[in-house]
Amino acid sequence: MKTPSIYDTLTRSLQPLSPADGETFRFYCCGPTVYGPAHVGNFRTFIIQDVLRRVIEGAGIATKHVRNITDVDDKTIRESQTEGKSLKEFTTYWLDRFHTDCQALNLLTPHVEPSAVAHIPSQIRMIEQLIAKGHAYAAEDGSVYYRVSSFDSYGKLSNLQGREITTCAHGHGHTDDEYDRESASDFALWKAHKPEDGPNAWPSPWGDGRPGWHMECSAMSIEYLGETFDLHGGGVDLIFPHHENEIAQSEAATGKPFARIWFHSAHLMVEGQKMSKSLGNLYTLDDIRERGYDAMALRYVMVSGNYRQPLNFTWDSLKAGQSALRRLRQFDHDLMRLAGSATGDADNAWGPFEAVYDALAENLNTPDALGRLFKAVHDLERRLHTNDLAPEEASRVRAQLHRTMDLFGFTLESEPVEAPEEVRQLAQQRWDAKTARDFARADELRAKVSELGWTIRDAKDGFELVRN
RNA sequence: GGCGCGGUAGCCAAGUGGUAAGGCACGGGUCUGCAAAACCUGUAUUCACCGGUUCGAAUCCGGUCCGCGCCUCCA
Repeated sequence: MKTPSIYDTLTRSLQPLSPADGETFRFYCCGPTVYGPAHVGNFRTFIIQDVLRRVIEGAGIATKHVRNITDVDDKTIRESQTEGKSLKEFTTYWLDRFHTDCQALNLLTPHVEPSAVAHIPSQIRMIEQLIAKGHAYAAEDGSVYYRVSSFDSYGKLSNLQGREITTCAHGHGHTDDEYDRESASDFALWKAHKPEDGPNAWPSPWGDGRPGWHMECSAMSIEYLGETFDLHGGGVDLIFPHHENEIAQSEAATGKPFARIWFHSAHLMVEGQKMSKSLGNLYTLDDIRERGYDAMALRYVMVSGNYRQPLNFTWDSLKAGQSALRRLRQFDHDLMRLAGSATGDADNAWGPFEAVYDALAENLNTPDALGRLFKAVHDLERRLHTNDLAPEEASRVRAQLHRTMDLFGFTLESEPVEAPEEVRQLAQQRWDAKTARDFARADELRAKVSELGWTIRDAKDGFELVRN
């Protein structure tokens, strides 16, 4: 089986996804800030990371997947106070909501999901190491900053030279605490307590305060994966400054290389525009369900484009995804019927879907993989309909199909979408008219249901409702 | 200005030197009270534009036009 590979932002080349320790592929993904519902853009990143993990595991490699929860930062602190809730109460609510969404999207649960606020002591220890080695300094107000000039290779990930960073740092509202910095490009490791933080402060050797944003990922990834691990991922926007800063902090503290491979996924656009609150296009999973689509359709959309290119999310693309998925479900259903009680060899091969795995293994080429999947499905459908497929083979192919679906994270059971009561009543009336052979009345009712956005599908002994 | 990603059928999208995958949508057919679903089948002489290299280019080289992202806390 082909060894999977991935494009590495640091070396700008394809790198094999093989574990450095020869056993477990250890990787870290920057997780959500739990201050509101995650939107489709966040999910693009998490779904792509999920497929990456599934491909590595599909290659027979064990993984250790760590994804943090950012539950202490400017936004969580501000919003919790606005709502008059404790930070804990506030972030717990949104974390639960995030987990519910992840489940609906069939995202594998990370092996460790560390909370930033629960790891403040290890962050403090790391800051102390950096100060001791001359890479950080405490300012008069009790904040601690990283001394960027002390780390020679700063900028190696984002391709920025130190000079450009400082000269480009203009037009962004400088806050008061920046006057305490030796250099404008130095960033905060520890932020001294401010009145607007309310009760959210933790003791440290430099006084009460809270960790800077970048610190949690360095401290927690090293704690759970070791000083050097296999891969670190996130959205492209995190390349600079977040991941650049993580490298600077971690490598300065340990003296060892941090992550071996850097994996970044491109952003999601919505209807051709950047997502933003002001445009009102920060869609959530609930928005998608309200429009009658299930979570799997969103997953399909996310893998229909290459992860390194911006993907344009549209309602049309969601509809297309839902239809494509329906076809796969139908194929699975047909195989099941043909297989009956027959059992084929449940070997661990990909069978007719080997090419699908190969496409995914080569830099996670999901669109190519989908093309190969449907090509194989089409061939098998033809054989199935010309009685050229024995039940034993159908059974075996079905098992192989399911293994292949697992690579994408697709579940073939559709999430039922309940039609409104009014629609269901009309549909029932049409069924009654039909069985009474009053076809004029039946057609009239079908048209009404259609106007309300639903299509009636008749089966032998009943009907079902699907979105138009 | 710097760094990065792109411009392939109505829409989405693969293909990085050998003569355009695949999905959705659409047309035709089988089936069906109708319809839907399902299956079969058809649909780009052409890959933003202009030159060049080559027996051969969507793919390589030079130039032009256009879109998008990042450049200090946004996945």
